[in-house]
Amino acid sequence: MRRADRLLQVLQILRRHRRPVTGDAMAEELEVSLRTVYRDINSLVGQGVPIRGEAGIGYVLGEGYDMPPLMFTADELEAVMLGLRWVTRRGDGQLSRAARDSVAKIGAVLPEGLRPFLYDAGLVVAPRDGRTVDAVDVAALRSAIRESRKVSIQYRDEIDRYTERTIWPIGIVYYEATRNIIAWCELRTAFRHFRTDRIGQVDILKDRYPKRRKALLKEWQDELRADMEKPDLDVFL
Amino acid sequence: MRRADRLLQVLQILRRHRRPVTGDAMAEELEVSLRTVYRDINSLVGQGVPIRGEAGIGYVLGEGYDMPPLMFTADELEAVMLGLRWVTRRGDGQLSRAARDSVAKIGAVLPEGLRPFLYDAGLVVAPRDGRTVDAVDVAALRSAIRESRKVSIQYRDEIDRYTERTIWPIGIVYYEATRNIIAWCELRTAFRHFRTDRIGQVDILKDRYPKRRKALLKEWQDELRADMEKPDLDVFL
DNA sequence: ATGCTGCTGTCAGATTATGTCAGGAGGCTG
DNA sequence: CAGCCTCCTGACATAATCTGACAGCAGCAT
Repeated sequence: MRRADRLLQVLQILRRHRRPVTGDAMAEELEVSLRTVYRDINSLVGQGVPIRGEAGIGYVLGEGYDMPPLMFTADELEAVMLGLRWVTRRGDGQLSRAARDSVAKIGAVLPEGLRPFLYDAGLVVAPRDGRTVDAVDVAALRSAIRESRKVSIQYRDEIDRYTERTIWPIGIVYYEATRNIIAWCELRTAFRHFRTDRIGQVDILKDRYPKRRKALLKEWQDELRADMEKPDLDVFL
Repeated sequence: MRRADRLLQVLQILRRHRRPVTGDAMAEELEVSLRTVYRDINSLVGQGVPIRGEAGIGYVLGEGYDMPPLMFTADELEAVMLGLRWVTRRGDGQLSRAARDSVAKIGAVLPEGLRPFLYDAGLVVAPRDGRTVDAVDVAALRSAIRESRKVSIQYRDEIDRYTERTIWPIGIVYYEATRNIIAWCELRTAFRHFRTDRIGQVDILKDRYPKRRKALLKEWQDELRADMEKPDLDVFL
């Protein structure tokens, strides 16, 4: 019973990647020949699924597909739970609470039979031993990021020099032990990372920065990619 | 290409009728034998579609199928996304894919206005530099855990001694760089942790272990707590 | 108890699906 | 423009699967 399974899988793959997916990539994931993928796509289109395929690009699932996604699988519930447990441990207080609330909300919409897969998931996250406590209110920074607001910070250098900067925070990178604010730094006119445990005073300004955050994120990623000279590696996202 | 088409059609039929539909009715509509309908249903259920069939009644699409719209706060969406990104990076291949699928599914049932909070979340997870590749099929171990199955493994000690053990896996602890299987070890008659990168051969046995996994998890946690002599600290969960 | 209905097993033959090879067409990049 | 990637289609032999028929068990409603 492979083909029948595959059709639903193809749908899910297309839903998963928001960018175009090449038939070749799907062929590899489904462990099937490219030709077969073409046949499957053709079959789906024949059933009215809006899949757009463009030469040189790949396939995208059209907007208007109203078929709701299948309920979570056991694997997915484990993934969700493990992820939220990790956030519960590693996130700032507010995020940690949000993670726990999310578990409850997801649990609430699950059919009875699936609930154990979420709540009894055997995947747990080890506690962190050396807990770095950052003095900063990371939750406030997150909301500044969401609202594209400029922020004024006091920052301690690697060699203990203090600077005061106005930055445009666009994201946070979570490392194992530390968190870095990704931001455009007005002082350096360049992207910089700021370790949250080296940030002193934080002042969320009322000003919003003039560029779109999404665009800045893309620029930042492009720069990273260029630095690493691994053009096709997805760097952070 | 009939069967593949039929599966999606069966779904549509079930979605159309709210009341139970008999297999016979479907067989007639699909111009196919009753036996085949049963097979199709079985196939769909195998793919996680919640179809309830009751003798004397007919089939109903379980409540779980239409994922109801999920309402989340911005914080919660950031938590979900960060968590799933972490799993995408750190989980085994299958779990990683499940994490991405989950994002897509949650995104699909989110009210329009909320979607950007999920997809444009600025929280990203740093890639792991020293990538420990475990030879083991962690996905298989996860399913053994879900099904409470005994597993026979070949394990390499800290001092390179090899042992063959039958264990009762009850969970996995995710550390920064490694993953440990939590299990009751028949050889030692005690709970042990097994680093996945030290596990050689894995053999999922057909036998299920006699105790309930949830109970074992609790015992294990109690033991840990006792060891640490921090009675009220939540150790892992 | 009776009549539906779901569910499972088995089997042989018909139907489908698959990979491979070959070739065409369209978008993108340099 | 050339070169590359990608979508797309056709053909064919082989392998895999699907299907219907029949038989039998079990749960639900009346």
